[in-house]
Amino acid sequence: MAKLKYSTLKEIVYTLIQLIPLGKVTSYGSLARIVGKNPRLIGKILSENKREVIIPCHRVVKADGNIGGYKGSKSFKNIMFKAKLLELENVSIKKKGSIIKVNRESFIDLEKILHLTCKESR
DNA sequence: CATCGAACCAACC
DNA sequence: GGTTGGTTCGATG
Repeated sequence: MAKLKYSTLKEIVYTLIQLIPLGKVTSYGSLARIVGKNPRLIGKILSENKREVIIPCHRVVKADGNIGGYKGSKSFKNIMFKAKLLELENVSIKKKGSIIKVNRESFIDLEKILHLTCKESR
């Protein structure tokens, strides 16, 4: 993908996130691959998101299934909140003591969605 | 499966 | 230029 401004990149990422279907999640890596950046940058962008309510940033987790952080913090509280949100959205979650993970079943490739969308809108 | 360590890419200082 | 981050992936027990 062509080089983009940081601010533009943010908008794109936010838009992409909103394309995630209910009950599904994606990884930072998938997003990164689409926009042609590295996963960590994606994480940073998500942490800086200003429209927390509008942008379902809780649908983005680590590739391992481990839930990263939320709202720029890895506090236990935030993680629990994120997990709760996912749970409410019918995402399969595995809770093991202090660590929470998302089942592979709930992962979806954003690339796939994007491809379909492009196809339909063309 | 859980833990550890090393790589990567950009932003920031 | 060096440090840091909501990561990732492969190896090991």
